[in-house]
Amino acid sequence: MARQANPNLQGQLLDAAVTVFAERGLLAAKVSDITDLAGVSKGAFYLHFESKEALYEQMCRQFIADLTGHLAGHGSLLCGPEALGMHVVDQLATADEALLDWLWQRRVHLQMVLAGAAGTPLAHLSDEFIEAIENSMLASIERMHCASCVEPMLTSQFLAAMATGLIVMYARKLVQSRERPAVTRDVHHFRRIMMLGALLTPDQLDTLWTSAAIHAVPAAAPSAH
Amino acid sequence: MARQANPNLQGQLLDAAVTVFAERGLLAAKVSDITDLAGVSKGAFYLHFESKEALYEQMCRQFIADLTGHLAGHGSLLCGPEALGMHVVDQLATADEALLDWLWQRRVHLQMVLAGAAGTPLAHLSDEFIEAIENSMLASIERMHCASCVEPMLTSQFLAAMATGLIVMYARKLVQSRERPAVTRDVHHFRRIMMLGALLTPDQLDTLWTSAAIHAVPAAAPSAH
DNA sequence: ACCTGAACACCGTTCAAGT
DNA sequence: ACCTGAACACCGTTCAAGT
Repeated sequence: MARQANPNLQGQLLDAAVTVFAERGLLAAKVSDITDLAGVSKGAFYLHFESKEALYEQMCRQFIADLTGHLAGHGSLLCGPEALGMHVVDQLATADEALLDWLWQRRVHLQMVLAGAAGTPLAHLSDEFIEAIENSMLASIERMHCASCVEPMLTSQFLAAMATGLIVMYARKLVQSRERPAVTRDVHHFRRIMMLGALLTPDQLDTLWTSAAIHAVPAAAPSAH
Repeated sequence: MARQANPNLQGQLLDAAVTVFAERGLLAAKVSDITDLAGVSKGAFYLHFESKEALYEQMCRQFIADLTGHLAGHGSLLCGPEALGMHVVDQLATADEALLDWLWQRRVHLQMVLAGAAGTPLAHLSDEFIEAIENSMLASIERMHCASCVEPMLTSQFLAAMATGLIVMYARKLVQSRERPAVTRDVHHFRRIMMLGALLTPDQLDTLWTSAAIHAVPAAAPSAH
């Protein structure tokens, strides 16, 4: 039971907990890791928090709520007056860059929610995190569909999954890298693909790029397996 | 220590283990869950396997090796004679569909590797799984770059991350759904985006789709938060 | 009022004892 | 030769005792 609490110590425990949860996930995080880092006894933990699980849940839900708040303000389609006259694809790119910045600044919390709580009743929290992003993407893309910007054959669900998959791949890299990655170029690439695809020039489609051309090229430097 | 072993029982334990690991991840999986499911005592487990971790590692590495084998044969760019004359984007789409089918048929193992081993020395195994896909994508895209199919501004790393992100998002859905999703349509969507982008018609770019058009549309049905 | 640390329960692992 | 289950260690949680 969380009973009386020295709020100072509670703050130290919160800071210690997010670090330990990020490093190890919920199950492998030891209460003694957290209390050692905060400089108190193991028992003191239970003066401040119901349980290890309850603390993890509280911190993840707060993070997801903060994310939802960010997306409401800087969602994948901009809503403010600065967006007027801005190309929708540029709006998407701007919002993606803002989201990645936001995640970078909170990468310890990001690492915590991605490390996850597999095998516990809180396993769904990582899914909720990803769904928060996907839902924001979905809402924006549905608006674009209604405005007839988007090829009608492409479902909003698919486009939202693609954009979210890219963000999540990127988020995994943010957690691993020590210095802030240069996001701008990749966001620009995403913009180009949304507008024109990934291939060289549309007017050459269906004429050149068959496997005969591909396999005539010597194998690329085998940077992969 | 894995000592002598009734190979029959070993098979039962392997079957039980993948089920329990998929359901709970490495840390939350109890050895007694596995042995109960196989109908033996807890101690018998250690006649067959070094430890719970070692078994998890063995099964994940086998799965990743099988995946690598599949990708070598049906990698994101086809290599066989059937590929001659096939458009490269259709090759990518065909290979993606084959990969998703392969993953669907092994979705218990997929779930096991995604459930993960956070906080243990085996935490990197989920990353290795994703990297196996990313490396295969990267190799194919580099070949396409060498054949000058791809817009040169778009790096292979970015395109591989995008394709992999989509596959991983899809893999998460495979694990959750009970009946095999219809993959073909989504693969077709991916194909269209690679070739022409996601927007309605390239010749309307930079003229219509500013936020003024978007925000004039009544808010879409709020299927998201 | 707040904190400590011994004690308890749970589960991974070991091993002496069964068949 | 193979399996069992009691015993041990580790860690989440509790609580009687300190200050």
